[in-house]
Amino acid sequence: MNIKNTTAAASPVAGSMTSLWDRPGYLVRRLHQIHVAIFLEECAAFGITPVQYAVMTALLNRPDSDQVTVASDAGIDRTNVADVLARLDQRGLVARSTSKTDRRQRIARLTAEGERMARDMERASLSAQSKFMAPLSAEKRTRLMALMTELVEANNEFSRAPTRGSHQPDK
Amino acid sequence: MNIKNTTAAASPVAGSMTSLWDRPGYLVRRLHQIHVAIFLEECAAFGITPVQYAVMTALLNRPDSDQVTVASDAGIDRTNVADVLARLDQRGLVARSTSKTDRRQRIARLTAEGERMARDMERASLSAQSKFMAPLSAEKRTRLMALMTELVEANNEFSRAPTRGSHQPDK
DNA sequence: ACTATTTCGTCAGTATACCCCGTTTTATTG
DNA sequence: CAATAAAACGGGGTATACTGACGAAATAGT
Repeated sequence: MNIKNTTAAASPVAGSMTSLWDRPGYLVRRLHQIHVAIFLEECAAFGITPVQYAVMTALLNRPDSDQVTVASDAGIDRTNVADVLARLDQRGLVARSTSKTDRRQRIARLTAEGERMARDMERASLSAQSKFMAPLSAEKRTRLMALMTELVEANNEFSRAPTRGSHQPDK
Repeated sequence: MNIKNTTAAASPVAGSMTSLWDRPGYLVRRLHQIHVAIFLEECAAFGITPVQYAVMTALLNRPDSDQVTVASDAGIDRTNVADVLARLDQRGLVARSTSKTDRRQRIARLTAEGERMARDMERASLSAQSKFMAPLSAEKRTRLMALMTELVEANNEFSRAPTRGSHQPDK
Protein backbone atom coordinates (compact mmCIF):
# COMPACT_ATOMS: atom_id res chain seq x y z
CA MET A 1 0.00 0.00 0.00
CA ASN A 2 2.42 2.60 1.14
CA ILE A 3 4.28 1.14 4.04
CA LYS A 4 7.61 1.13 2.38
CA ASN A 5 8.74 4.22 4.26
CA THR A 6 8.19 2.64 7.61
CA THR A 7 11.04 4.52 9.17
CA ALA A 8 10.73 7.45 6.84
CA ALA A 9 13.02 6.73 3.92
CA ALA A 10 12.74 10.27 2.66
CA SER A 11 13.64 11.69 6.03
CA PRO A 12 12.63 15.34 5.76
CA VAL A 13 15.40 16.73 7.89
CA ALA A 14 18.04 15.33 10.15
CA GLY A 15 16.93 17.48 13.04
CA SER A 16 13.98 15.78 14.56
CA MET A 17 12.51 12.59 13.12
CA THR A 18 9.68 13.46 15.39
CA SER A 19 7.88 10.27 16.22
CA LEU A 20 4.44 10.86 17.62
CA TRP A 21 5.07 8.02 20.03
CA ASP A 22 7.56 10.15 21.93
CA ARG A 23 4.95 12.77 22.68
CA PRO A 24 2.97 12.47 25.89
CA GLY A 25 0.05 14.27 24.29
CA TYR A 26 -0.24 11.69 21.55
CA LEU A 27 -0.20 8.81 24.02
CA VAL A 28 -2.78 10.48 26.22
CA ARG A 29 -5.04 11.15 23.27
CA ARG A 30 -4.78 7.55 22.06
CA LEU A 31 -5.39 6.25 25.57
CA HIS A 32 -8.51 8.35 25.83
CA GLN A 33 -9.64 7.21 22.40
CA ILE A 34 -9.12 3.58 23.33
CA HIS A 35 -10.86 3.85 26.66
CA VAL A 36 -13.93 5.47 25.13
CA ALA A 37 -14.11 2.71 22.53
CA ILE A 38 -13.87 -0.03 25.16
CA PHE A 39 -16.38 1.66 27.45
CA LEU A 40 -18.94 2.12 24.68
CA GLU A 41 -18.53 -1.50 23.64
CA GLU A 42 -18.80 -2.83 27.17
CA CYS A 43 -21.76 -0.60 28.07
CA ALA A 44 -23.53 -0.74 24.71
CA ALA A 45 -26.60 -2.28 26.35
CA PHE A 46 -27.21 0.96 28.23
CA GLY A 47 -26.44 3.45 25.49
CA ILE A 48 -24.51 5.64 27.92
CA THR A 49 -21.26 7.42 27.13
CA PRO A 50 -18.34 7.71 29.56
CA VAL A 51 -19.12 11.36 30.19
CA GLN A 52 -22.79 10.66 30.81
CA TYR A 53 -21.77 7.96 33.25
CA ALA A 54 -19.46 10.37 35.03
CA VAL A 55 -22.30 12.86 35.37
CA MET A 56 -24.64 10.19 36.67
CA THR A 57 -22.03 9.10 39.19
CA ALA A 58 -21.57 12.68 40.33
CA LEU A 59 -25.32 12.97 40.87
CA LEU A 60 -25.37 9.64 42.66
CA ASN A 61 -22.74 10.86 45.09
CA ARG A 62 -24.24 14.30 45.52
CA PRO A 63 -27.87 14.67 44.46
CA ASP A 64 -29.52 18.02 43.77
CA SER A 65 -26.40 19.74 42.55
CA ASP A 66 -26.35 22.84 40.43
CA GLN A 67 -24.61 22.60 37.08
CA VAL A 68 -21.35 24.17 38.20
CA THR A 69 -21.07 21.62 40.98
CA VAL A 70 -21.79 18.78 38.60
CA ALA A 71 -19.22 20.15 36.20
CA SER A 72 -16.61 20.34 38.92
CA ASP A 73 -17.38 16.90 40.33
CA ALA A 74 -17.38 15.21 36.95
CA GLY A 75 -14.45 17.18 35.58
CA ILE A 76 -16.44 18.56 32.70
CA ASP A 77 -16.83 22.00 31.23
CA ARG A 78 -19.69 24.14 32.48
CA THR A 79 -21.19 24.50 29.01
CA ASN A 80 -20.82 20.86 28.21
CA VAL A 81 -22.55 19.73 31.38
CA ALA A 82 -25.68 21.57 30.33
CA ASP A 83 -25.78 19.58 27.08
CA VAL A 84 -25.15 16.27 28.81
CA LEU A 85 -27.83 16.94 31.41
CA ALA A 86 -30.27 17.94 28.68
CA ARG A 87 -29.74 14.61 26.92
CA LEU A 88 -30.09 12.65 30.15
CA ASP A 89 -33.19 14.66 30.99
CA GLN A 90 -34.68 13.90 27.60
CA ARG A 91 -34.18 10.20 28.26
CA GLY A 92 -35.87 10.46 31.63
CA LEU A 93 -32.72 9.66 33.59
CA VAL A 94 -32.34 13.10 35.14
CA ALA A 95 -34.82 15.69 36.41
CA ARG A 96 -34.04 19.38 36.51
CA SER A 97 -35.55 22.25 38.46
CA THR A 98 -34.77 25.76 39.52
CA SER A 99 -33.21 26.27 42.93
CA LYS A 100 -35.46 27.84 45.56
CA THR A 101 -32.59 29.67 47.25
CA ASP A 102 -30.79 30.91 44.15
CA ARG A 103 -32.92 31.45 41.10
CA ARG A 104 -29.88 31.41 38.83
CA GLN A 105 -29.10 27.82 39.68
CA ARG A 106 -30.54 24.87 37.86
CA ILE A 107 -30.64 21.83 40.11
CA ALA A 108 -30.30 18.31 38.73
CA ARG A 109 -30.91 14.90 40.24
CA LEU A 110 -31.26 11.35 39.00
CA THR A 111 -34.75 10.01 38.51
CA ALA A 112 -35.58 6.60 39.95
CA GLU A 113 -34.86 5.10 36.58
CA GLY A 114 -31.61 7.02 36.29
CA GLU A 115 -30.46 5.87 39.68
CA ARG A 116 -31.32 2.29 38.87
CA MET A 117 -29.41 2.46 35.62
CA ALA A 118 -26.40 4.07 37.26
CA ARG A 119 -26.19 1.18 39.70
CA ASP A 120 -26.84 -1.44 37.04
CA MET A 121 -23.97 -0.06 35.02
CA GLU A 122 -21.39 -0.63 37.71
CA ARG A 123 -20.62 -4.16 36.56
CA ALA A 124 -20.19 -3.17 32.93
CA SER A 125 -18.13 -0.17 33.89
CA LEU A 126 -15.77 -2.25 36.00
CA SER A 127 -15.53 -4.70 33.15
CA ALA A 128 -14.49 -1.88 30.83
CA GLN A 129 -11.84 -0.79 33.31
CA SER A 130 -10.47 -4.31 33.54
CA LYS A 131 -10.34 -4.73 29.81
CA PHE A 132 -8.63 -1.38 29.40
CA MET A 133 -5.94 -2.05 32.00
CA ALA A 134 -5.65 -5.78 31.30
CA PRO A 135 -2.37 -5.58 29.32
CA LEU A 136 -0.54 -4.25 32.38
CA SER A 137 0.52 -6.27 35.39
CA ALA A 138 -1.15 -5.47 38.69
CA GLU A 139 1.89 -3.57 39.85
CA LYS A 140 2.07 -1.52 36.68
CA ARG A 141 -1.64 -0.74 36.88
CA THR A 142 -1.18 0.63 40.36
CA ARG A 143 1.82 2.66 39.32
CA LEU A 144 0.03 4.08 36.29
CA MET A 145 -2.98 5.09 38.35
CA ALA A 146 -0.73 6.80 40.89
CA LEU A 147 1.19 8.68 38.22
CA MET A 148 -1.93 9.79 36.40
CA THR A 149 -3.56 10.92 39.64
CA GLU A 150 -0.49 12.92 40.56
CA LEU A 151 -0.34 14.57 37.17
CA VAL A 152 -4.03 15.42 37.07
CA GLU A 153 -3.96 16.87 40.55
CA ALA A 154 -0.89 18.96 39.86
CA ASN A 155 -2.19 20.25 36.53
CA ASN A 156 -5.77 20.62 37.66
CA GLU A 157 -5.93 24.37 37.21
CA PHE A 158 -4.99 24.22 33.55
CA SER A 159 -8.25 22.62 32.59
CA ARG A 160 -11.36 24.64 32.16
CA ALA A 161 -13.10 22.13 34.36
CA PRO A 162 -10.96 22.12 37.49
CA THR A 163 -12.18 20.06 40.37
CA ARG A 164 -13.15 22.26 43.25
CA GLY A 165 -11.97 20.41 46.28
CA SER A 166 -13.39 17.06 47.18
CA HIS A 167 -12.19 13.78 45.82
CA GLN A 168 -10.08 13.11 48.86
CA PRO A 169 -9.12 15.19 51.90
CA ASP A 170 -5.80 15.14 50.12
CA LYS A 171 -4.50 12.39 52.38
CA MET B 1 -21.41 27.33 48.00
CA ASN B 2 -22.23 23.68 48.19
CA ILE B 3 -19.09 21.97 49.36
CA LYS B 4 -20.54 20.83 52.62
CA ASN B 5 -20.92 17.27 51.39
CA THR B 6 -17.29 16.95 50.51
CA THR B 7 -17.18 13.28 51.31
CA ALA B 8 -20.83 12.73 50.50
CA ALA B 9 -22.72 13.28 53.71
CA ALA B 10 -25.88 11.84 52.26
CA SER B 11 -24.08 8.75 51.07
CA PRO B 12 -26.54 7.16 48.69
CA VAL B 13 -25.70 3.56 49.42
CA ALA B 14 -23.05 1.73 51.33
CA GLY B 15 -22.10 -0.34 48.29
CA SER B 16 -19.75 1.71 46.25
CA MET B 17 -18.97 5.31 47.12
CA THR B 18 -17.61 5.31 43.61
CA SER B 19 -15.06 8.05 43.40
CA LEU B 20 -14.31 9.06 39.86
CA TRP B 21 -10.67 9.35 40.83
CA ASP B 22 -10.41 5.59 41.10
CA ARG B 23 -11.41 5.15 37.47
CA PRO B 24 -8.67 5.01 34.86
CA GLY B 25 -11.05 6.39 32.26
CA TYR B 26 -11.68 9.51 34.28
CA LEU B 27 -7.99 10.16 34.79
CA VAL B 28 -7.23 9.60 31.12
CA ARG B 29 -10.00 11.94 30.07
CA ARG B 30 -8.80 14.66 32.45
CA LEU B 31 -5.22 14.19 31.31
CA HIS B 32 -6.30 14.60 27.71
CA GLN B 33 -8.35 17.65 28.59
CA ILE B 34 -5.41 19.21 30.40
CA HIS B 35 -2.92 18.48 27.68
CA VAL B 36 -5.11 20.01 25.00
CA ALA B 37 -5.51 23.15 27.12
CA ILE B 38 -1.76 23.48 27.65
CA PHE B 39 -0.96 22.79 24.01
CA LEU B 40 -3.44 25.37 22.76
CA GLU B 41 -2.08 27.93 25.17
CA GLU B 42 1.53 27.23 24.31
CA CYS B 43 0.90 27.15 20.56
CA ALA B 44 -1.67 29.93 20.43
CA ALA B 45 0.55 31.97 18.11
CA PHE B 46 0.07 29.35 15.40
CA GLY B 47 -3.61 28.62 15.84
CA ILE B 48 -3.00 24.92 15.47
CA THR B 49 -4.70 22.20 17.51
CA PRO B 50 -2.95 19.09 18.80
CA VAL B 51 -4.66 16.92 16.22
CA GLN B 52 -3.77 19.28 13.39
CA TYR B 53 -0.18 19.21 14.60
CA ALA B 54 -0.23 15.42 14.64
CA VAL B 55 -1.49 15.37 11.07
CA MET B 56 1.16 17.86 9.98
CA THR B 57 3.83 15.75 11.65
CA ALA B 58 2.56 12.66 9.90
CA LEU B 59 2.77 14.46 6.56
CA LEU B 60 6.23 15.73 7.42
CA ASN B 61 7.42 12.20 8.06
CA ARG B 62 5.63 10.70 5.07
CA PRO B 63 4.53 13.16 2.40
CA ASP B 64 1.93 12.38 -0.26
CA SER B 65 -0.06 10.00 1.86
CA ASP B 66 -3.65 9.04 1.22
CA GLN B 67 -6.13 9.78 3.97
CA VAL B 68 -6.18 6.28 5.38
CA THR B 69 -2.41 6.36 5.80
CA VAL B 70 -2.55 9.76 7.46
CA ALA B 71 -5.27 8.51 9.76
CA SER B 72 -3.22 5.49 10.72
CA ASP B 73 -0.01 7.45 11.21
CA ALA B 74 -1.62 10.17 13.28
CA GLY B 75 -3.90 7.83 15.20
CA ILE B 76 -7.04 9.54 14.05
CA ASP B 77 -10.32 8.32 12.69
CA ARG B 78 -10.62 8.09 8.93
CA THR B 79 -13.62 10.42 8.78
CA ASN B 80 -12.02 12.88 11.11
CA VAL B 81 -8.83 13.10 9.07
CA ALA B 82 -10.80 14.33 6.10
CA ASP B 83 -12.17 17.21 8.16
CA VAL B 84 -8.78 18.10 9.59
CA LEU B 85 -7.14 18.03 6.17
CA ALA B 86 -9.92 20.18 4.75
CA ARG B 87 -9.31 22.82 7.40
CA LEU B 88 -5.54 22.72 6.85
CA ASP B 89 -6.14 22.90 3.11
CA GLN B 90 -8.37 25.91 3.55
CA ARG B 91 -5.60 27.67 5.44
CA GLY B 92 -3.08 26.87 2.73
CA LEU B 93 -1.01 24.54 4.89
CA VAL B 94 -1.90 21.38 3.01
CA ALA B 95 -2.48 20.61 -0.66
CA ARG B 96 -4.67 17.74 -1.81
CA SER B 97 -4.88 15.92 -5.10
CA THR B 98 -6.21 12.71 -6.55
CA SER B 99 -3.81 9.82 -6.83
CA LYS B 100 -2.74 8.90 -10.35
CA THR B 101 -2.48 5.21 -9.59
CA ASP B 102 -5.68 4.82 -7.59
CA ARG B 103 -8.40 7.27 -8.34
CA ARG B 104 -10.18 6.53 -5.10
CA GLN B 105 -7.31 7.93 -3.07
CA ARG B 106 -6.97 11.55 -2.11
CA ILE B 107 -3.30 12.42 -1.61
CA ALA B 108 -2.24 15.10 0.85
CA ARG B 109 1.04 16.89 1.42
CA LEU B 110 2.24 19.96 3.27
CA THR B 111 2.66 23.15 1.30
CA ALA B 112 5.89 25.11 1.73
CA GLU B 113 4.12 27.26 4.27
CA GLY B 114 2.73 24.23 6.05
CA GLU B 115 6.14 22.63 6.25
CA ARG B 116 7.69 25.81 7.57
CA MET B 117 5.02 26.14 10.21
CA ALA B 118 5.34 22.51 11.26
CA ARG B 119 9.05 23.04 11.88
CA ASP B 120 8.52 26.39 13.59
CA MET B 121 6.09 24.77 15.98
CA GLU B 122 8.57 22.29 17.35
CA ARG B 123 9.82 24.64 20.05
CA ALA B 124 6.32 25.51 21.24
CA SER B 125 5.26 21.89 21.12
CA LEU B 126 8.22 20.80 23.24
CA SER B 127 7.42 23.60 25.64
CA ALA B 128 3.87 22.30 25.97
CA GLN B 129 5.19 18.83 26.68
CA SER B 130 7.51 20.14 29.38
CA LYS B 131 4.77 22.14 31.02
CA PHE B 132 2.43 19.17 30.94
CA MET B 133 4.93 16.75 32.49
CA ALA B 134 6.60 19.30 34.77
CA PRO B 135 4.90 18.19 38.00
CA LEU B 136 6.57 14.77 37.75
CA SER B 137 10.18 13.98 38.46
CA ALA B 138 12.35 12.89 35.55
CA GLU B 139 12.14 9.29 36.67
CA LYS B 140 8.37 9.40 36.98
CA ARG B 141 8.05 11.02 33.57
CA THR B 142 10.03 8.19 32.02
CA ARG B 143 7.97 5.59 33.83
CA LEU B 144 4.70 7.20 32.81
CA MET B 145 5.73 7.37 29.17
CA ALA B 146 6.74 3.71 29.24
CA LEU B 147 3.48 2.63 30.84
CA MET B 148 1.35 4.67 28.46
CA THR B 149 3.26 3.37 25.45
CA GLU B 150 2.81 -0.19 26.61
CA LEU B 151 -0.90 0.28 27.17
CA VAL B 152 -1.51 2.00 23.84
CA GLU B 153 0.43 -0.64 21.94
CA ALA B 154 -1.37 -3.50 23.64
CA ASN B 155 -4.82 -1.95 23.20
CA ASN B 156 -4.17 -0.57 19.76
CA GLU B 157 -6.75 -2.68 18.02
CA PHE B 158 -9.60 -1.40 20.18
CA SER B 159 -9.39 2.05 18.71
CA ARG B 160 -11.05 2.94 15.48
CA ALA B 161 -7.74 4.42 14.42
CA PRO B 162 -5.24 1.64 14.98
CA THR B 163 -1.72 2.30 13.85
CA ARG B 164 -0.76 0.09 11.00
CA GLY B 165 2.80 -0.86 11.65
CA SER B 166 5.52 1.69 11.85
CA HIS B 167 6.50 3.63 14.91
CA GLN B 168 9.09 1.08 15.94
CA PRO B 169 10.11 -2.33 14.64
CA ASP B 170 8.67 -3.42 17.95
CA LYS B 171 12.16 -3.94 19.27
C1' DA C 1 -29.46 51.90 49.51
C1' DC C 2 -27.00 51.62 45.42
C1' DT C 3 -23.59 50.68 42.33
C1' DA C 4 -19.88 47.27 40.91
C1' DT C 5 -18.59 42.82 40.57
C1' DT C 6 -19.23 38.06 40.44
C1' DT C 7 -21.66 33.98 39.43
C1' DC C 8 -24.97 30.85 36.82
C1' DG C 9 -26.90 29.64 32.86
C1' DT C 10 -27.42 30.00 27.92
C1' DC C 11 -26.46 30.69 22.94
C1' DA C 12 -23.64 30.70 18.88
C1' DG C 13 -19.62 29.00 16.84
C1' DT C 14 -15.63 25.80 16.06
C1' DA C 15 -13.10 21.42 16.33
C1' DT C 16 -12.55 16.72 17.55
C1' DA C 17 -14.30 11.89 17.13
C1' DC C 18 -17.14 8.52 15.88
C1' DC C 19 -21.18 5.89 13.44
C1' DC C 20 -23.90 4.30 9.35
C1' DC C 21 -24.67 4.35 4.60
C1' DG C 22 -24.08 5.12 -0.14
C1' DT C 23 -20.95 5.87 -4.39
C1' DT C 24 -16.96 5.19 -6.99
C1' DT C 25 -13.09 2.62 -8.03
C1' DT C 26 -10.11 -1.26 -7.44
C1' DA C 27 -9.20 -6.09 -6.50
C1' DT C 28 -10.85 -10.96 -6.42
C1' DT C 29 -12.93 -14.83 -7.89
C1' DG C 30 -15.69 -18.14 -10.36
C1' DC D 1 -14.49 -11.64 -18.38
C1' DA D 2 -18.40 -10.84 -15.70
C1' DA D 3 -20.10 -10.93 -10.97
C1' DT D 4 -18.71 -10.18 -6.34
C1' DA D 5 -16.10 -8.40 -2.72
C1' DA D 6 -13.32 -4.93 -0.75
C1' DA D 7 -11.35 -0.45 -0.22
C1' DA D 8 -11.35 4.94 -0.22
C1' DC D 9 -14.00 8.68 0.17
C1' DG D 10 -17.97 11.60 1.22
C1' DG D 11 -22.41 12.98 3.54
C1' DG D 12 -25.52 13.00 7.38
C1' DG D 13 -26.01 12.52 12.13
C1' DT D 14 -24.62 12.53 17.21
C1' DA D 15 -21.77 13.57 21.28
C1' DT D 16 -17.91 15.69 23.54
C1' DA D 17 -15.21 20.02 24.60
C1' DC D 18 -14.20 24.62 24.67
C1' DT D 19 -14.36 29.89 23.52
C1' DG D 20 -16.65 34.23 23.71
C1' DA D 21 -20.45 36.91 24.62
C1' DC D 22 -24.74 37.83 26.81
C1' DG D 23 -28.66 38.46 30.31
C1' DA D 24 -30.39 37.50 34.86
C1' DA D 25 -29.63 37.08 39.53
C1' DA D 26 -26.94 37.38 43.75
C1' DT D 27 -23.13 39.34 46.46
C1' DA D 28 -19.72 42.89 47.82
C1' DG D 29 -18.30 47.42 48.67
C1' DT D 30 -19.12 51.90 49.64
